[in-house]
Amino acid sequence: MTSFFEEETTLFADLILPVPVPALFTYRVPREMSELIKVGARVIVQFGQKRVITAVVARIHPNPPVKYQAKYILELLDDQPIVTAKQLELFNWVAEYYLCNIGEVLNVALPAGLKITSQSRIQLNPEFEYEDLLTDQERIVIEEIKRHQTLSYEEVERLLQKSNITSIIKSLVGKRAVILYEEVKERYKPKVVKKIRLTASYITQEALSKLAASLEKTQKQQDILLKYLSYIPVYNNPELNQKGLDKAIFAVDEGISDASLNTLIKKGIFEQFEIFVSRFEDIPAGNMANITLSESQKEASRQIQDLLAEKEVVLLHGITGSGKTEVYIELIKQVLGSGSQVLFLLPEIALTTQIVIRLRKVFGDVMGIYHSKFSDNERVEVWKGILDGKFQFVVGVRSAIFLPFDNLGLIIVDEEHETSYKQHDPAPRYNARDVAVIMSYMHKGKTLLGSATPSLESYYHAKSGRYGLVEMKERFGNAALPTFELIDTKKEKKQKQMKNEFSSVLIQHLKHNLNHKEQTILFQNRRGYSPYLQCEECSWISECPNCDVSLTYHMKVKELRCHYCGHKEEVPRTCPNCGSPKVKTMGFGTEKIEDELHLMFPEARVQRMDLDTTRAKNAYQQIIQEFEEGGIDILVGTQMVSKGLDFDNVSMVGIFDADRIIHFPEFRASERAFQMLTQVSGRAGRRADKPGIVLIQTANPSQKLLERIVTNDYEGMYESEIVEREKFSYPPFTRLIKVTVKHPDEATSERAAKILAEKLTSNLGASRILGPQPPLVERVRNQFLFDILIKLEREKINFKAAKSFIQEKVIDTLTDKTLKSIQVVIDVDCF
DNA sequence: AGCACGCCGACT
DNA sequence: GTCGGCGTGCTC
Repeated sequence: MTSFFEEETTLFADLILPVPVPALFTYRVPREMSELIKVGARVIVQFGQKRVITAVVARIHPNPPVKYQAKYILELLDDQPIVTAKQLELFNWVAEYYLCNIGEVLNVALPAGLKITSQSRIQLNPEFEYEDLLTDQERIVIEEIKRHQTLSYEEVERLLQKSNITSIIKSLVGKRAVILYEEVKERYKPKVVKKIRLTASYITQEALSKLAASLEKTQKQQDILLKYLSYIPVYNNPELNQKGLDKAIFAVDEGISDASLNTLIKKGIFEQFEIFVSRFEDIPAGNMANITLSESQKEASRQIQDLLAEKEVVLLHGITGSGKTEVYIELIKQVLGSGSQVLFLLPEIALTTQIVIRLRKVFGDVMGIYHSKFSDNERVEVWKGILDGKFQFVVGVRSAIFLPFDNLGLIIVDEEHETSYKQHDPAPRYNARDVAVIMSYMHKGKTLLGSATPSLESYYHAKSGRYGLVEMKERFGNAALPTFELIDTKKEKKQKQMKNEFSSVLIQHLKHNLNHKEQTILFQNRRGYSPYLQCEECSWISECPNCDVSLTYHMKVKELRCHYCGHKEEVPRTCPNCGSPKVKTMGFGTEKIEDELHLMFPEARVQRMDLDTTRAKNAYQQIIQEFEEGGIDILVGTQMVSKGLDFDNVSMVGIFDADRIIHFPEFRASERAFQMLTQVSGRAGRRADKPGIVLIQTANPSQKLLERIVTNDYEGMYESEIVEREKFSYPPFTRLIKVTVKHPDEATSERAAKILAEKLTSNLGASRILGPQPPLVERVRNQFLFDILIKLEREKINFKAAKSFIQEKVIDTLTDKTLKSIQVVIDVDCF
């Protein structure tokens, strides 16, 4: 027996793998790593036979697994945790609440730059000599390897113009012609700048004059030295010399060649060194600049602070233009001042705009920005910057909720009603607003939700006293609220006053605005030219071959496109069904509006802003900038125009097809319509001297909801909606879980859904289960969908138990041999 | 998710 | 008879 002290316990680590597997995986920690490994650090492991992936340590313990032999951890990537303990707790919570695997959470949490992927490469086996055994294709591959030393799988694919090369490679391995190996590469590359500075021994005045004299004969070099000294007066300021000059900038500005600088470096007069720089330095930074709050802002700020002392969450309901941002800034300053971190969440599209620039001016370098249009490297920089304390304050989108905070004092969720806080497609299907509340709680911090048109859920919680409620009912700087005009398109149509989609009233106002050099925003929540083509003879309609929707006509690119799966096809000249040439565009989208504006007002500068025109990284910002500088008269757009565009010169907003938004077949339609139309209207007339005008085209101007929008009666909308929600057991009175069954065969899909629904009903009761029914779009990407909606009352039901019951039944159904290869998606708190 | 293994159709 | 299609199951 060895004594306790001599015994070296073998350690094991439970790892989170960024892969959708349901459990943690236990690996063995090599001896030499056992002192260094920490919970939250990344390691590299082999997973399966080939794959090498990055995992995060969740637990370290001495218990060897009983049922299998653990593999060794291959490499330790971090000597300090890169994921904090609080994050691990949060990841667990998200996985449990949203019924997904923790690996899936890790996968969205970690920026790609912190993940490592292996790429299989092949190299020649040096002992290989039986070339005559090779097939022709194999010979081609071997010749190519001889030229390039190694090849990746993709390179072999390209070489042979084949998509499935595994068998060829396997055969080559079998013939001992090649060897496979894994090349692991770390993706994050910090940005490095080369700098130069005067070598330390020349810093005294005496040494310097000697040096200058010694360079008499080489005029150019003396010149360079003097130029350097003109930037950095070394003897007055030796610390400045320590920082040095950017080599490339110095060379360009002073017309010095790189070669001559290198000579001086070789001589030992200058020394070259490298620094890592942040990628965010191009946005102008200020320093806690002072802002002055108006009386109502001060009042709101005071109320929020009072309420936050007793409540976990406060809802700030401030009408558009009431100046919520200043209130936020005030609060952020205070929390930062107390030494805690702050996270400010914004919906995706609002983040590229002025608000970020404004915040940056106030908070400068302590503020990090986390956005989906930033590169991996930039995201890794924010992540690391938070870990080492550089960023105390982060402004970011949905996924910023997963950043490595360890001491959050406050999370602000601006525009909290926004649907983009909810992730739909890959798991975790989380809502960042709701996760924010939990995360604040874990950090013993607070959450501030802000909106001009709060979600019914949040307002309900505020009204019932669970959240604090603060209202701001005046526009900042006394800007007047816009005046509204409802235009009856039915009446105009009857009197033949409509010009395609434009009412005479709208045209009149457009003319006026153009003449007076005032800007207009037109809103149509549909992109493309027209949502479908139809044959006038036989009523044929353009449809997607993979999905159950019509194909949208895009005129600019002359294509029919599916907005669900991305399918594209050519526009038919004649009807594919009957051959008639009378194929017409039906309905209208932003592209058609733009087109008609060009025809009606050829001299007007029209710009379209929708998914199609803002795909490129800076396209969105460019359009906004151009609009701000007055280079655009009329901006036509989808939802995108409803956020963050606060410009003085917009005196009119026009809204098309309000009815389509109001009568969307969904229980949240009224709430959504109110929010959307109010937000768009808020873009009009942000000036004190001149109220803007909002024109709404509708076939039914007497609708109650429109009246509430016009009178800015959020309260009225809330009161009438909440009654409906209670009556039909919808949120906030229930929590909704949507289970979607998918299968390429419609009957199989339906049968599986019915079986699953039955199982659920047995325990939960028929009144809580809706469906199965096909969703609005029944078929997507060639899969037939069936939805089962489960309503769980907030008070009566143990949510956790109900969820695990649902999960259990889903797994039952998935493993049912008679229901082969169905897919099931569970969406907790679905929209 | 990725990857291997295994079982059925169309072809050198 | 093989190649290669993708359905099924596993990965510490």
